[in-house]
Amino acid sequence: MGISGLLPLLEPIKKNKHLRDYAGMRVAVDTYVWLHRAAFGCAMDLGLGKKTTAYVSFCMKRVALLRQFGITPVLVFDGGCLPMKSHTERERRLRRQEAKKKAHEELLKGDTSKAMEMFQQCVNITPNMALELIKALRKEKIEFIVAPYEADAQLAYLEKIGKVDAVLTEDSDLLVFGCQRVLLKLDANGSVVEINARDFPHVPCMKRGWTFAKFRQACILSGCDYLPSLKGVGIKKAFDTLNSSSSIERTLKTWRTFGFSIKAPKMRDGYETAFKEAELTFLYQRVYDPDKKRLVHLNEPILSDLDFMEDLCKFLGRDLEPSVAEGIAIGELNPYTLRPYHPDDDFFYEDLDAKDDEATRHHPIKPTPVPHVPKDLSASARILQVSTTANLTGQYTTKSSDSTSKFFSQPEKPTIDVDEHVYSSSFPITKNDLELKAAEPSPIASLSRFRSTSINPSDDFSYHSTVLKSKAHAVDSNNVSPVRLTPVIPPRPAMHLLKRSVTEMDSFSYEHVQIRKETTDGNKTDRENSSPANVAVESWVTEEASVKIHLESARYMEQTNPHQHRPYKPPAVMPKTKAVFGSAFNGLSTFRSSSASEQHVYQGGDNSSSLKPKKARPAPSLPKKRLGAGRPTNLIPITAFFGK
DNA sequence: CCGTGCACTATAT
DNA sequence: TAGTGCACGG
Ligand SMILES: [Mn+2]
Repeated sequence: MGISGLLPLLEPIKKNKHLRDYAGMRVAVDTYVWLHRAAFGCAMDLGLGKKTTAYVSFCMKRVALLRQFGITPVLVFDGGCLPMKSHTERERRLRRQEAKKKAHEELLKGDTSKAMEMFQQCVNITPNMALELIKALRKEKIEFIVAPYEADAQLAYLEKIGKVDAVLTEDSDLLVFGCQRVLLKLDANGSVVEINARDFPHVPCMKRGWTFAKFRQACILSGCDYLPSLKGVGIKKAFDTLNSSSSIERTLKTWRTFGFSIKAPKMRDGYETAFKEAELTFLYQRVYDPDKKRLVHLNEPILSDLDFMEDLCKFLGRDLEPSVAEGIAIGELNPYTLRPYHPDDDFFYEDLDAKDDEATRHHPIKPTPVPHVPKDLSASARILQVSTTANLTGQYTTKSSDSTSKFFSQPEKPTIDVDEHVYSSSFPITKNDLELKAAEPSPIASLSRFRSTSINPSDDFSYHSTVLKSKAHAVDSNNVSPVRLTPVIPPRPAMHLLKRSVTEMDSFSYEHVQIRKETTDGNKTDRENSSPANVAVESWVTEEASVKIHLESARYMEQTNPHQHRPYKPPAVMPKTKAVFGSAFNGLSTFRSSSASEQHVYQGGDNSSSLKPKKARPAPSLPKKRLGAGRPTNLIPITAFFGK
């Protein structure tokens, strides 16, 4: 949406420019715009689920265009969606699904061009598509950042802290987020339109006494993504209103109180509150700071606003533990799942809202292609993951290069024990092949959708991340309920230590978490993590089975920031299920002391950011003494071992 | 006349 | 996302 009518309003200050005018500058790019356009070219393939990366080349052409004129591009990707926008997201999703249906109908009729048109209308940019582009960017050593939430705020922040000189987008919202130089309407020749916020005073309707806050309020009043406008209020009335108003609060109060006697827009219930929230969202949405390597607010909250900011995660995005935030930013973690990217994730988040939607809940739509399942199942052991509630009935299909088979999952009792899972008839995995490795509260459980998702109704956590070891790898395609099997650990040659699952459900925090990563070729890396937010110990993952991770110790947070931390409660014991825990997994179900022989000396951090210029980061120190005897009493030794 | 609100369109090769 | 054109109401 953006702010409709804002760009025409700013017409007087728009300047026609060319990319060469920005030679030597760094420009942040709202990459979604490019991806969306690029996807048009291969909409058919995307809609049919064929593998294409045609959209990557369009984007890379644009990258080349910027570089041709001496510009250093920094591509910024959208991250997870803010819960408050999920309504909008769902509407779009439903539209796309309708368009897709029509497209298939047209295809059956034989009207290819009509089908194309419909496919174009349902193009959706998935995190994995973004990842394809990211891979290309890495090869070309182009800088990029994946925003934790909206790219808009991230773009504005990069300009604010001086990482870039201008922002390239098609979205008028960028101005409301406080961008100074916004570049719009780039064409293939390099022509652009610049709108510079310092020219605002030259806009007729912002002549006298306008502050940026006033501008932002006018935009919100006219209707924005976070708050639809009052009936009859558009861009003109919004700006007129602020021109003759001492403060928006007063004006709104007047409208509400005397609305019946004077001609004024009819106020909706809760409009004032919603207005304030919209304001706070434009001001303080969470973004990633590439230097601090953690989430920060777009602007430093002023004291009077802090009062309003409790419990505003819906609008600002919830805080993420630094290493998760970093993982997202550098393209290692999917911003929706907070886990390493995996092809299945696209279906996963497509299904997120379907879960809330009665209509789709009972009419599962999708035949989901499932990744390769090797013929010889014993050949490749994979870790599987189960999320479950009641009623598991569904069909999933697996495809391998030479055969296609269908599998049926069996109805599940509302209350079940994990090791009673049976994955069906012809499916070659029996319950004996599944070994429960660990279960943890879902990182997305706190987004409310999965709150009720649990194996036992009495459990107050979800088994989204219940980890099973199996000899194959499968996905519950309909995923209407519940059981969903996705690989936790996609094998990749690169070694990364990734952390995920920071949930609001965690009742504890750590100040220091020391981790050692050890690979088969004998490399060891230690890293100390000072995490201000919640940390779930059992949530460390590694991408390679051959990498051992030792969580050396952790110290509970002592000082408590009411906005970020909650008072310490002892960590919950692992879920009580009848499941069998793997022997290699002892460290997860209960904390136990690490022995001296398991301690290693720090050899260097492995932090890297795609964003340059890099700042040399002081190597984190791991004082050995802290690990040995005489450690502080609040230091809890932990050993966790992942791997085969 | 002006402004709003809606339906409809384009975005790539 | 944006732009267009058109009907409506003040
Ligand atoms: Mn926007």
